[in-house]
Amino acid sequence: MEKSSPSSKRFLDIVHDLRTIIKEEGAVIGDKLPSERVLAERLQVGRSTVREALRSLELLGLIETRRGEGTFLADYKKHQLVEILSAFIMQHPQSLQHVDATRRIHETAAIESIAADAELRGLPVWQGFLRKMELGEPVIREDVLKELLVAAGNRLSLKIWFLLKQYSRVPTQYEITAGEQGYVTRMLDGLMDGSSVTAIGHYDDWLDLVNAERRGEHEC
Amino acid sequence: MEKSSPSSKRFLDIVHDLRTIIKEEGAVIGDKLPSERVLAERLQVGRSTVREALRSLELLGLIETRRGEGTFLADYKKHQLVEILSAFIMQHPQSLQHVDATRRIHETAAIESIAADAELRGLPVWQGFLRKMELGEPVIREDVLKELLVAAGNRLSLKIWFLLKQYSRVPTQYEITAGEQGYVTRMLDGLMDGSSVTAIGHYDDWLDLVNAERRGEHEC
DNA sequence: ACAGGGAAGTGGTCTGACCACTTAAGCAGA
DNA sequence: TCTGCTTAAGTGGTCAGACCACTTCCCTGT
Repeated sequence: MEKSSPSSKRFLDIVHDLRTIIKEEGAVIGDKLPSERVLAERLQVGRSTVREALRSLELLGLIETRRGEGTFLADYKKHQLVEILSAFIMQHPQSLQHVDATRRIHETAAIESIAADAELRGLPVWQGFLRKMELGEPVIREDVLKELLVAAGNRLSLKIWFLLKQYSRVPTQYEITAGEQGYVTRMLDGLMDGSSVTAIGHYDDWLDLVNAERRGEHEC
Repeated sequence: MEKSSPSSKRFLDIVHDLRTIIKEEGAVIGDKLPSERVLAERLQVGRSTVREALRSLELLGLIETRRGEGTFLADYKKHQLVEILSAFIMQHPQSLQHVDATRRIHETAAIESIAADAELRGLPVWQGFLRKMELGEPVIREDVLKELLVAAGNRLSLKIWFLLKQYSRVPTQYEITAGEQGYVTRMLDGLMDGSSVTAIGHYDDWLDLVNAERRGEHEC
């Protein structure tokens, strides 16, 4: 039971060893790392094992490899990028509430951004949603929100939103109910009028209503 | 220029192919994936290449491998998490501007959140900043912003902010200059008064000034 | 002095061979 | 028949060696 080699995954040890080597040598971003063959000999493992570790680090953006030249230390920041979020989400149960809150932050910012821009608030898509609802055609909550994020034009914000959406407990994948239509309509009207305060106010009311629906159905 | 094989990294293609296979087979979390040898034959590559891709996915938490048993699909959400952000940032040069914009979204949301909460806006830290500036002591821009995010209480937003801050070109790691003090002071005053509009207005002015400083120094 | 070519070094890939481990089928004994 | 053990097959883990493609740089011949 008491294995002397706790990590059954050698390549994970290599990843760790590589980080140690990087630190010991005081390698800076852009510096060249020892070649795969040298690393294999120094760490007393096969070259393929070293490569598995290096490929992992490469996918994380920690290192950069150039055929014929060597392996180089890449922008270290990319690592945190991965680690921070993946370590955070799905960890603390309380964090789900932060996920929802952060998601609303991005949605609100998108509304604000659109309302402030005459060109964006004149987009035909808003009228399209209004007409659809008037005709009684089904409109998915998420579609409206997504169009807001898309129209706002901040692609990073959009990607973060997509990410958060997956973890969110807010049931935005369903249709807009009759009871919500008033809020959504007034939100879009405010948006097209350039009144961000009005739009955001109704957006808040709408989301609160959707959240109330969720809590009402939480037993099934 | 227009190489027909843009990816000089075969193992990255494998990573993509693996995702395709996973989707095609409709594999669910916990399902067993084909063995490395089978994958190698199906994808027409060597087993070591398959392994490099699998090791990367494992480090990302996408898959889980058990010696003697096989490879299993782990929590799928973790993947996107990684991919989205790491693929995005530092890719398109235009994205830096989105990084700054997104950062401001989170800072603004924090201000709004604090101003709306009597307890938060009464925190002694705001008075502390004001006094420091009055006494002529140096105050780092980032410290003020960080306290805003911390006080707002959304830990996810805070982590995202930390992340974005590293990529941001806005020089917030420096001291608040004499010219900025007026904006910061009025921002904090507005914050403590619960007037989010006032606070955000001065925050915007402040950041615009900081950005102007950056642009002014862009040649050196 | 210059330009060309080749050697050395590097990452990229494949092959085949073991090892350690898990599982399950099959066999022997009760 | 049922139980228990042995054994074989399958899997991931690792290694060694061999090529290939590419980059760099030095050396040679003109």
